[in-house]
Amino acid sequence: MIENLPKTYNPKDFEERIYKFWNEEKYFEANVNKEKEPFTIMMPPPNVTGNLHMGHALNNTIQDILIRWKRMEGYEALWLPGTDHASISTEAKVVEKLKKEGKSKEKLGREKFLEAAWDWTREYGGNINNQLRKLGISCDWSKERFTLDEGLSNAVEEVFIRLYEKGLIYRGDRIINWCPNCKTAISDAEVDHEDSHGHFWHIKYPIKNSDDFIIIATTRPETMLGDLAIAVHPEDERYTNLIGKYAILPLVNREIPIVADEYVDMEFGTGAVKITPSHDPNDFEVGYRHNLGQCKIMNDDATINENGGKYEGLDRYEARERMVKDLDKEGYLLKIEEHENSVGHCERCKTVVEPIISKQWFVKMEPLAKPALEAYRNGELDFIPERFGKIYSHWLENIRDWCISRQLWWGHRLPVYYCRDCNEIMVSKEAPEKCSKCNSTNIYQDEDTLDTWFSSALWPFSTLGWPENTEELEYFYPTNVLVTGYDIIFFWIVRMVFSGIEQMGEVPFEDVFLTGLVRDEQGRKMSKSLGNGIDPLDVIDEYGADALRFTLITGNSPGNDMRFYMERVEANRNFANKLWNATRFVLMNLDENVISEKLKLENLEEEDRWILSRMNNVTKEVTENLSKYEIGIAGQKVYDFIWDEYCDWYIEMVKPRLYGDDEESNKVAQKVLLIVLKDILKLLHPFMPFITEEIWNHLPENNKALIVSDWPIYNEKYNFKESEERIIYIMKAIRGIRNARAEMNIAPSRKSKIIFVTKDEKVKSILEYGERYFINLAYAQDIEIKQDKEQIGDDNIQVVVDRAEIFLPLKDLIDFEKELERLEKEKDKLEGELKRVRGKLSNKGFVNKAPENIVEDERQKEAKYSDMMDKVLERIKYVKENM
RNA sequence: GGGCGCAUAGCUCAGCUGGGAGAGCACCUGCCUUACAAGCAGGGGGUCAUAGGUUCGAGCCCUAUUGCGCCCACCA
Repeated sequence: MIENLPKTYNPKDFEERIYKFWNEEKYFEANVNKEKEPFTIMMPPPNVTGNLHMGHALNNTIQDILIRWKRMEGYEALWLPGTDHASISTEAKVVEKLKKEGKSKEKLGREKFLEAAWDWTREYGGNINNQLRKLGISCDWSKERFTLDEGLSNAVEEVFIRLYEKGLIYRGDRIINWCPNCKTAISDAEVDHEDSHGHFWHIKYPIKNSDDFIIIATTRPETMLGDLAIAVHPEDERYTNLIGKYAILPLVNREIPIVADEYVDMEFGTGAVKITPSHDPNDFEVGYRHNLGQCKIMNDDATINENGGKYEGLDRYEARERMVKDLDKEGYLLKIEEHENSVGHCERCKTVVEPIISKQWFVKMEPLAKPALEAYRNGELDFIPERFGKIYSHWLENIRDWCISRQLWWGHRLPVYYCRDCNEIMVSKEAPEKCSKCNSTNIYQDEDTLDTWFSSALWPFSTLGWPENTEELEYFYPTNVLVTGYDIIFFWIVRMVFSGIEQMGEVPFEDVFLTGLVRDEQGRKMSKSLGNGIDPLDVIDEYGADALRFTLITGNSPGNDMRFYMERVEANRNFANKLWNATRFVLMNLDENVISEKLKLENLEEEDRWILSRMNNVTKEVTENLSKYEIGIAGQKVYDFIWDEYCDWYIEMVKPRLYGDDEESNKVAQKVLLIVLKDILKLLHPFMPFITEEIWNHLPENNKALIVSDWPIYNEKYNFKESEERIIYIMKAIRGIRNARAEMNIAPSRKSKIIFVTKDEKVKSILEYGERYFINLAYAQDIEIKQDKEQIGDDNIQVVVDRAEIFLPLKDLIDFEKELERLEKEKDKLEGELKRVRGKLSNKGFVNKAPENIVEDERQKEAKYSDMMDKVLERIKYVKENM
């Protein structure tokens, strides 16, 4: 007897130790190995100064399941971790910290500021990786990368230069989204639009040299300071006579032309639009077409600048208020309407962004988007679930150029240099000594840094050593699957795809698996400001990482949001405890000498064949589910198999053999218990790595760690269909007996004889074989099988099963009222089934058109149910007569 | 304005290619049976949102409707 597991499952006793063991043995490491096929996942790098939240826990669990499974299947499985410098977010945190110390970014200067940022990164960096370790994730820490480390920075510069030289990166004055709080440009993807109640101000612009006027309607009256024209639709008859004339801009008294442009919607507002080229993307286009020039009226902090005349210095909203008042006073304001419109907010700080003209760097998207779109359309790239492919392609079809320069310091500085003398632009990794055009040495570098997503876009190949043509890159790229939240399709996935295709000539991953959001019990997004976030570390601390992992991946499907319930964690902890105790049972009944013996198939008993057959089929199904990314279904199947079939049935069935005198039978049972347990541990390992490894290490003769053991494979040899049928029949009979006894309130201690009546030879043989099960699992003293029920007395409890009747002679305990109640219920059930089956069979369409095997099944059911019905009715009649 | 998702037991959700409605939790009954009370055995509970349609057959496919949620979009 071997037994050295503690009585209760306590994850704290071993999770840390197991993780250390894996790590020290270098099981997580993957290296170029030509004998094996690679399987690669690049971990979405969390923000370097971030903390682990449920979203990380979810998608890292999924990645870990896939990587562990593939590793066991024999792939060279690389899961590469790392962190992202998160420029805008980290910079904001550092600025805030400095502010508390009474310092400011500007006063400190670039160099000192970056020192502070690195200090901050070193202090909090790493945090999240230690937290991830607690989850048990098996990524290759030796290959960890940081988006700002040397290699990746080199890749960033390389890509920038290549794109620039190809003409795909350009510098220009465009309308960008300006965040007045972060004081930087941000990309379209970084703007959140929210509907808000606003106003629609109708303002009268007088026509020059005339008493006439034209009315415009605007939602942002303060921008009229920058108006350079009024546009009307060329076919709008109301205004044709005004085209070419000039209007006088109220408050400012600037003369502005009235132009015709098809952009204007005649139906909307007054049909006349004020054109502010420097503060609206559409107006910018109109201005360009009509050569209007520019008039920028705001500073970086969204106060009005010197072009705003007397409003200079006012905040944009103060200016708005003042101007509306002034317009009203001077009789220009005609009416104010309520108006719903959507307003852009900075994704990070929630400040209302200001569309504003600015000189920035852009990536020209159209040539890059095309192949990215093509890759999806021709199936090189798949989304799970599929529907996200549509979102992906829709975005690419309507893509606009990507603003990549940021007025921040924390990040990759643009490899761009300017000549002060001739304004020549030079793009190179090293600072040029002199201007390539005029030979001047008066050269300076661009102050801006790149959008964080510019570097993360390169993640799948920059992490493998690109632009060097490394062995790793050759072997591990392209990767197999990307696992991340659906909320970063635009930020990241799209950009990785086109970067991969452009630089590597291949899509960076075959599949994109998108997870939903983890919400709280009330379905709210977990967030810091709401304070409703559940810390994964707290959950691990209380219930263990395995329970948390299992909770996150079961009971939901890919791409759908899920609610997080502690009750479910507890349930899964209980499941772990169940497995733990099942192992204890196996070990305490295991003799040393059984371990080395080979399993002889000819010595197997019915339940052995049944459980081996089931194990075999579950293996097949789980593997299939995993290969289709049906991770939750796979997990559920392993759970059900362990709890329902292995624990509740097999272990119970086998007990008499373990305690009995038949030594050979005992040994076989021990052996099968162990074999199935081992396979169970393997199948469950990707889902619950800690407990399975811990148990595995307590099993005898396991010289290889579970994490690197072989994934079980389906084997036709272990398919025992007939045994499965026989055992299932016995289970049904046992359930019938238990049910009847429970409903009749018969105490478990009260055993009885069980009499089966059947004329079916096959059933008879099953029942004879099943005697010990009935004794052990159905409270039988002994069993008897008869052909004819006339031979037995009448005062029995009767149970009807397929092709047999079961009688429990418990004369003194029979309560006819209750018996009748139970029988009536049985009758109702059968009636329902019969009605359904007969309905189908009497339908000519069904009989003629449905597949033959389906029809045959229904026929057999009809025979079975009507036979059972006869017996129940007979019994009801008898009970009624004897009440 | 366009697109997408969801609606199944009291709650939270599974349900793969259309062929007898499932799980966990909660609830009720009986059990401390020497692996496990973090457990065992049994039970109640669903017109699968509504209305049509396709089909021999629909929770699943099609159309429309209602409710909730999300994403995208330059109508000033």
